[in-house]
Amino acid sequence: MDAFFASVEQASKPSLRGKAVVVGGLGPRGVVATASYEARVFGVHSAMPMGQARRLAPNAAYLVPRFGLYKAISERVMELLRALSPLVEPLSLDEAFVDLEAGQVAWDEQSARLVGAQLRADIRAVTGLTGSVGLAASKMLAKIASEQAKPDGLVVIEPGTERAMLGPMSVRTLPGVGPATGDHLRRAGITTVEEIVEAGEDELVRLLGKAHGHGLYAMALARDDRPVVAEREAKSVSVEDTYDVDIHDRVRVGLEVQRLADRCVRRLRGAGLSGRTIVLKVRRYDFSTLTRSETLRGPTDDPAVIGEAAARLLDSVDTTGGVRLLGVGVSGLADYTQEDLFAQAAGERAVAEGPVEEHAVAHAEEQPSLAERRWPAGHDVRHAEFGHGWVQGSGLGRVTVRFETPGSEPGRVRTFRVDDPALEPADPLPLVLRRPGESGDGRAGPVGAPSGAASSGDQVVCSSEPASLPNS
DNA sequence: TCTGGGGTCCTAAAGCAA
DNA sequence: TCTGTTGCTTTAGGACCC
Repeated sequence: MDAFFASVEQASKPSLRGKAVVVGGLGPRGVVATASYEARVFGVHSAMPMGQARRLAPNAAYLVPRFGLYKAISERVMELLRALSPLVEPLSLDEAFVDLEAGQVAWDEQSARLVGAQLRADIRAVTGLTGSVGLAASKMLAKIASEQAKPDGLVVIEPGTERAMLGPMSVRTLPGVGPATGDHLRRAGITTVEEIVEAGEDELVRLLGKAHGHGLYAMALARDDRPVVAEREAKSVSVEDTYDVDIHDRVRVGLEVQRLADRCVRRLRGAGLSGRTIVLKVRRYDFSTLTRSETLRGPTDDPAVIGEAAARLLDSVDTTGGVRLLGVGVSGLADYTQEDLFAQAAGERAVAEGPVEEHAVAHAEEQPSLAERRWPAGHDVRHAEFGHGWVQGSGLGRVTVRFETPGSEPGRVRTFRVDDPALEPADPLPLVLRRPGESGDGRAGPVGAPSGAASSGDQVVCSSEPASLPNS
């Protein structure tokens, strides 16, 4: 999907169409998740600190991500992909590989083009958004093709043309080459893909180590036979928080670690998993990051056991000077079974405190008073008199709302007190209106979700000849 | 206003067992 | 009994991706 989060926001907010839109964390330490193409013109891009984005594009709209909505839309797109092939490998909410050969929907360039074009039309019809398609004989090449196709395009890399195409491209084009590896190669005088080939495999391994060296050399020769894998099991579950202000108080650090451990356990249990290795992550005031881990005798999903392990790990960390981020994770995962509940020493305490789910419910039921309600920028609201709209901004006891819906003309702005009883949070509206003929099963209908996470599909591999690429 | 959150994979060192 | 080799596991950190 093209500029996915920002595109969703533009589709749901008519007044933002054609405008610079930046989606990301709005706190003092937020970063950009996605910038619309209009915002990219100003130099704003993903992972940039929000402060820098605001300096570059002070007049852009700045919105908080709505993962529930994005996830609902993503699932609709993934459905379209799974109709093409059983082999669909999601990379994120907005990208996936599809093995078209395995789906028997494409066998040559012509048929692949047709499938790709139809898919783009279907994505548009179902979501109202544009997606780009890259078609090639391997995952690496399909990915590169889809990058070239963006925005709103389709690119095919024909077999036999790969080497010539890759040669002059930057090493940074290849998957796995980020800033560090890119620098490393540049210092060795290697900046293009063909220079990797010229350097030779031995030199690559010497520079980058075994796995990376062999892998990168193969990629430079356009050799990539990695299969499209439909279901990948999670290897770890983790949660982390960056704090608006560094935490200095050791007691508070301990409390935050316990909160994170509880959140992590909730996610773990929600996925029906337990794990053996507990990991504590600490980012200090100077951005130095360290992890400490402990492996238990067997997998557990007991909040007391995991909380205590996290607390022990924290004991071994010096936090003087302050802490900017804390995280708790669990790896060495196993399917949750009754046997995993062998409650170890802390079992009784866990029972006394009740299951974590109850903690979660208790939190969810804490209703803030009218005056305490939060109005995150970009979220939907409903006003008793003026109808559906979204939060344009808030502060100083006021909240500014623009009243418009995906199908309306750009709307008017009005300002209210944050405790105005006529104003309440609302669910997102569907981006595409259901046509009269369609049944009410929701398949082409609303994609709104009360809260959630996002995902959508973007890249497409046509591995019509997965393992038969030229060898030299 | 410097630098999110959720992951994956790789490497290297150290301890231990065969 | 001593020594060396090999391989597995645990731990910590780094790079990368979206």
